[in-house]
Amino acid sequence: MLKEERFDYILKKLQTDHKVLHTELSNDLQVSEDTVRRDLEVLAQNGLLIKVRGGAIPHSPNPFTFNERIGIHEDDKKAIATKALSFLHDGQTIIMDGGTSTYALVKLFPPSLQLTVVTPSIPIAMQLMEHPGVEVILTGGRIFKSSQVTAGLDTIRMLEKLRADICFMGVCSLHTEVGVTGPHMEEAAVKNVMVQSANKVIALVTSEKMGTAEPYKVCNITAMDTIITDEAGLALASPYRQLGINVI
Amino acid sequence: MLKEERFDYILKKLQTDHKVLHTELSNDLQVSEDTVRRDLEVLAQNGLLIKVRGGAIPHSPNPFTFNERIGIHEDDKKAIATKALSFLHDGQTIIMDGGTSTYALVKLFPPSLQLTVVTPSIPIAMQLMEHPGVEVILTGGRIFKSSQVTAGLDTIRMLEKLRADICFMGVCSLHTEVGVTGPHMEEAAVKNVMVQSANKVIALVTSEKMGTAEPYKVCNITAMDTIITDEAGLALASPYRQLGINVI
DNA sequence: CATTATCTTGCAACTTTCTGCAAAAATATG
DNA sequence: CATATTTTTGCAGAAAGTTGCAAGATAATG
Repeated sequence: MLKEERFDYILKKLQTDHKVLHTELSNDLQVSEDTVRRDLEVLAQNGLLIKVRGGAIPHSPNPFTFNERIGIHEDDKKAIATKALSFLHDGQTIIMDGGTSTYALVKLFPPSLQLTVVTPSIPIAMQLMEHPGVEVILTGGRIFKSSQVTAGLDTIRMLEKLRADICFMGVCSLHTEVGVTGPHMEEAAVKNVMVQSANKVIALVTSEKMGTAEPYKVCNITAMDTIITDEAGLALASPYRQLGINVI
Repeated sequence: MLKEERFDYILKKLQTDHKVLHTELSNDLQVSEDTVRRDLEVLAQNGLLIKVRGGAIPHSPNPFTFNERIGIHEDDKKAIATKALSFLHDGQTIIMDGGTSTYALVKLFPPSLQLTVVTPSIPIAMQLMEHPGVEVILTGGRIFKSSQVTAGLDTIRMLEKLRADICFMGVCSLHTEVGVTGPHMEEAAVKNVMVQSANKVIALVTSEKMGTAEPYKVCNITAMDTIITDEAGLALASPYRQLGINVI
């Protein structure tokens, strides 16, 4: 049996059962559980399902009703978010980009913090609605369901009129020469305006995204003032430091 | 049974029952109460619910406002929403005002419906993000935490540029002479623009709000084309019918 | 203030996952 | 066609995660 046939079977079963178990698949496909595990690993990496202990569940469109965000790189992101906290002070106006790193950051906001936060991200807006000291401004526009942010002309227009102290940017891909890039044209355009509307740009990026690139350009790497990452070791960080960027 | 299935069950039960108990869940899921407790711990940490002694309650950022109002008069609102459904057809552009009545309506959208929905309401936007056929456009602006809508100049600007087929309006107070009124100036201003930007205005209003008034005026009563209510009896409805408004 | 129910903590049994490795199968090369 | 190389697969032991239990701490209730 070809590996692709197994993939096919797994995805079909997932669609009908809404879950798959290692034990079941091992039996159905007549391969060891290790092979099943490796298959699920591949499928998960291609975003076709979510691996969980004991098997896998479908990729869900809604992170609030489902739990796919639970546990994924959580420690890395929390470490990054903790470092980012020190840049925040009462009275600032902050642009908070969408993404899981920035989401982790707003979850750590101390209750006493007094800020104005402008964001295109619906999860971030929801999170901050509970925060008594934060004024939340949501940029308008069409909602991109996959990333749960607004984007498009209306979003850009609102950001253009803004003057923020800091922009915290959740970065998809970072490369010394190509700069900051993302997978979607419209979201990249929005990020570009964010960069221009803030006095200071801080990128939040997990180390595995450094040195990679995607189709749509956001801005040059020199537009970043600070890069916060989980692994600020010399090898990864020095190319950016040579460009005058603060890497922590 | 996968842990994630338990999470799913707990969240679903929470949505229908508005509470969950350790003892019940332990029985339903066939695991110890300790495991239930640990599950609730995880869900609480991810902001999906609030742990309380003996179980958990839904996560409500604004317990005294929007979320509290969900559930009261639920049957009435569902009846109103069902009537409203017949006005919807594929391809329309709809303005969906904030409020629990309109929220009840979008929850009833059949999966096959193809619409563009413009809304200032974050709960409505979240609900519609899960709907595959609906394009969601969120109006930008400052978030009013009590009602979970955006309002202000940015919101008005986005709505002004719009031409919608129908505006579904969740009405706070309705009076034959005073017209449509609301408790907040900015939200009233937004509603006013919504009325102007739609070809047809349909008010969703529970009967106890008819004949009442609040400080800020939205528009004249004659701006309404149709009023949908749970109690369309002669006594309540006839004053409006005499003004040429369709009451159902 | 005593009683009862609930919560926390540490622990041991158990299950699942990770890691390195070697055999088998598939593919490439001369 | 024989041989070398890569890929795939299964296995075993170590590591990590999950679960239920029990004892002590804490909170609610009359």
